[in-house]
Amino acid sequence: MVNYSISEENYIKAIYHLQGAEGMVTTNALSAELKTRPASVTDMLKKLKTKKLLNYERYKGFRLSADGKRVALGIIRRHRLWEFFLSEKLKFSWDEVHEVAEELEHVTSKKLIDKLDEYLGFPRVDPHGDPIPDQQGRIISPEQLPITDIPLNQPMEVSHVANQSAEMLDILKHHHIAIGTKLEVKKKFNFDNSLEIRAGKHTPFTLSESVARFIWVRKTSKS
Amino acid sequence: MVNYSISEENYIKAIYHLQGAEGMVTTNALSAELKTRPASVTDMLKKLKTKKLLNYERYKGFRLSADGKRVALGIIRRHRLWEFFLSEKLKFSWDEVHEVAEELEHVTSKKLIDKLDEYLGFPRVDPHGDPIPDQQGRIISPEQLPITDIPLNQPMEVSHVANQSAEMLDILKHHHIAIGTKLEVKKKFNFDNSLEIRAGKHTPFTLSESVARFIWVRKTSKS
DNA sequence: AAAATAATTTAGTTTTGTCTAAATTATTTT
DNA sequence: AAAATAATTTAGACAAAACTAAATTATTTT
Repeated sequence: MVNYSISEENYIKAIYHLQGAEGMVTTNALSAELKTRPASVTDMLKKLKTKKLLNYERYKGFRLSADGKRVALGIIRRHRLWEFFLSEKLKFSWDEVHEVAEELEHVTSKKLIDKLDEYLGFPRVDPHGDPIPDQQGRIISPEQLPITDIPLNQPMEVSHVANQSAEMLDILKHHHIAIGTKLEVKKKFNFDNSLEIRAGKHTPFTLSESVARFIWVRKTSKS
Repeated sequence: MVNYSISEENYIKAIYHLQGAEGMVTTNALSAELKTRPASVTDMLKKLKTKKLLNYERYKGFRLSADGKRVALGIIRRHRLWEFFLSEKLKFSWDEVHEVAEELEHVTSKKLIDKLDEYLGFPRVDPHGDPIPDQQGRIISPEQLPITDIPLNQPMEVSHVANQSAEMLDILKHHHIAIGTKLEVKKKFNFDNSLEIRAGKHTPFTLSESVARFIWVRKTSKS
């Protein structure tokens, strides 16, 4: 098991997040994501290519190799386990965990991470609802979709929020929405695609499409 | 609150450990401690001097300034809290905690450390019996001394072991000695300064001076 | 107190990861 | 399909933290 520098790890993680199921990642996109100049990105791409973590041809874009993906999932596992720890055990609020986990994720002792996993009870998802890869890098992700895309009056639960800004957190707190909150969409307004939501026993409220599209749900286990 | 690089932190911590109550630290001693060439050490000393963490004049030796000590105590606080966490919560064995804590100590979020401290119940000493500085960098260290230096038949408890090698751990396990173990020195053999020890209700046993001098005790709170 | 030895510093390189400016390749517009 | 624009890479430089070899200062021996 080779070790990678903090910088290399940050590149690998960023590439993983940028590349979807298919399609190439571009130098400029990665440059923007990392807030690093494109020229510097090119240098690191060459390095990661020689380490066989990347399929890369100049001027053509790139994607992680199988090895690269494996490394990325290891980093993401560490990140999300620490987020869970910070939230669950140290009572950090939702929007504070990411920044600290960015540092903790680079401590690479495998034993540390596996013992932490055990201590936390092998959690499946982090505080944002993102799945935590297991030792083998496997991700179990239940089918989920944004509330803009679900049928009316179907009992769902919030599984994931795809925007972790303080502003979003503020809105969610105001409406008592958190991971696991049970809710139904009562009405869709075609004028602006806003939604009327009923969450738990609270008074129904309206969400704009620009907010709603970040809130993902899955079928509720027990309604 | 300024931040320091991992390298700078490692230098500061090493200097803190080398400098006693008084006397100068030498370039060569620090070079040996850090396994870094003396020339490299000189470079860093100049840097730490300009940052006012060090009282240093070339060819004369050096000590931490008041600021330097404050920084050192912060690093040691982080290190020992993580050691406590690894041992107490993740069930790492005594001799495994140091290496992992060496990495975790460089994560500098103050909020993380203070919340961790609270979560752990504000422990006073780490798994080796070394005191943990509080938020203000204060150390409460009860008077303790090696068992080679205590009177006979005085009930004491193990407070600290000044050697964390696997070999030492082996000996201690064999005799059922751990931090907190109650013991008395029953006899001193002047021939080789070996000691006869009775620990708890076990059969008394003999320790050589070379082992005994690493085992530190304090007066037992409730005998 | 001079010579020998040891400790420390200086000078000049190296590696990693970043940068700017210029050159090259790809894409879009007219 | 040129020309213009955008994206990407190359070339050269820099800062941090390490190194080796040589020079300097301090200490110990004789």
